[in-house]
Amino acid sequence: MVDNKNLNQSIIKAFILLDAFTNDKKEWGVRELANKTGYNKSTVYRLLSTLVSLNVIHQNENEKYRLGSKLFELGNRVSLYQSLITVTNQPIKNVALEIQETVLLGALKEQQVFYLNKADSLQGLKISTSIGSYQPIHATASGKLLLAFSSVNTQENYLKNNSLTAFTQNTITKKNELKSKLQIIKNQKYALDLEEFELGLICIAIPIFNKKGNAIASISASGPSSRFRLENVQNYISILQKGAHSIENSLQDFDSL
Amino acid sequence: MVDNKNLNQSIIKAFILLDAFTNDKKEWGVRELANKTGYNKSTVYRLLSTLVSLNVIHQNENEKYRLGSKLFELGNRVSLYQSLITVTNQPIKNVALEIQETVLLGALKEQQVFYLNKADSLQGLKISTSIGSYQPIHATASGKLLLAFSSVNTQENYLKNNSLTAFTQNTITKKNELKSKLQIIKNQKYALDLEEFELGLICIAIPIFNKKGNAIASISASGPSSRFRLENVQNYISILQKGAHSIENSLQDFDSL
DNA sequence: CTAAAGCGTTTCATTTAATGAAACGGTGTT
DNA sequence: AACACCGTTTCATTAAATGAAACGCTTTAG
Repeated sequence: MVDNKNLNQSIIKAFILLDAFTNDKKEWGVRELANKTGYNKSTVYRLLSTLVSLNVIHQNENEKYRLGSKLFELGNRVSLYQSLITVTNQPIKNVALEIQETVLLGALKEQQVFYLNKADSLQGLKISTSIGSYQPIHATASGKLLLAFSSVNTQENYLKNNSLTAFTQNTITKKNELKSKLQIIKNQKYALDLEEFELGLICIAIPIFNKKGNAIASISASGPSSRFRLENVQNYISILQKGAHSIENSLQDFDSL
Repeated sequence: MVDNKNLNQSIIKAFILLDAFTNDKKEWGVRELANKTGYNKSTVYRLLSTLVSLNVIHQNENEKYRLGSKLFELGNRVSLYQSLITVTNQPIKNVALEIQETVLLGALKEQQVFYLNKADSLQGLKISTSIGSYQPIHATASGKLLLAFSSVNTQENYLKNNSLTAFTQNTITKKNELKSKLQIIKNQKYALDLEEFELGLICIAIPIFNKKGNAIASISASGPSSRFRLENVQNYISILQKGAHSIENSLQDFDSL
């Protein structure tokens, strides 16, 4: 790895700017972005102008900036996920229809859960987790599940290098508690998130195995606690499992992500 | 628009590098990329290192570089297209199954055709046009179709500012010829590309209308001329039209793209 | 109707960072 | 054992990014 001092500062700044454009805040002005990032407004303006000239960012009629088609184009070229997305589109959609909640496909990536694909429920109340986003391992069903099915090395490495931040009063914050929870999850072959990341949000995750028997991804259903009944867990799981098997049958040679 | 001299050169170089990662060439080495772009290999190395540190590019075990998850993440945040893609996934897939050729969803963007979504045929011989890519208006079925259904202003603006480059011996290169062709296309409500962009490649496109009656997108089928029979045009069109109607029914309030 | 405050944009002297040639250390090949 | 090729690092030179202030414009306030 190259020394930190040798990294190109303009590029880093450009991507920090791009990261400010989220689903919750899609549009930014120059001064606004300068305040948010701490960069000089001239710098922000020039960086944005450059990105506009490359179609990485578009400028609205109201002068506000938003993400542009070049990112869409490049995002669609990221080959690692293409086949996995194609293969999972239909199965997770079917699960979402049957389960009537948002369905997400997750994978471990850099000590976090990375969401690869999503099928929205048709319900009015939807969760906002978006494709391509990350969430903490210890506070999510997908995260705990995937960690539970990881190697002992991966687990210990994770526990050593991460502090378990509390997001709600239900978040697991003690490493010993998480460790024994992982054992339970592996035995019961599913994981729950009972408002551990966000109050009012419940989630169930089960593993997707490749032919070598490794859990390479998770399929999960998320919905508001108001709709969730603990006695229906087995029902949710059996629907998710239909989806998981359908995906597993289509999978060819994914070892990991 | 900002003066060209004020654009950030590092960012431009970074995106020129990223653009080298195509579906046909997904992996690059440092020297290889340096040769391709004309940049010094030290520069390429440092740019790549920066992009790796940002997860914009990943490095394989064999030291080769490829596009990374940050682009996937950002690409999925480009909001302009999200709902249109969700709405069209299933219809174009159905069309692809029935028509047995690659189906593309196109829209006009900056005097070019921009492909928003794609459903592959199951045939061995597939076309390589990818989501997010651009093609010239005058040499494609989708381009000619969308231009034909554009306003007179848009048409004349296009004809004024673009020269009609020949890609094959069949490409329309005379502006008067294109102009009269547009009239025909608008009347018959479909457009053909008979090896006008790439030899051996045939394409049929029909419009998708919004509720205001504007053609906001095209749906097209592309395949090798060896499989294509002119007498089947009406059959292709009726299958495409089923897909178009299905999309039109799902569309809510897209005026343009 | 004018003043003030907001915005994106441009300017220009100053500073900081990107640059390229060459060397380095590793791997695989002849 | 010699060579060729790779990604990587070094360091003096050069070129480009930077920030404060001013600009022109639009929107809001008095």
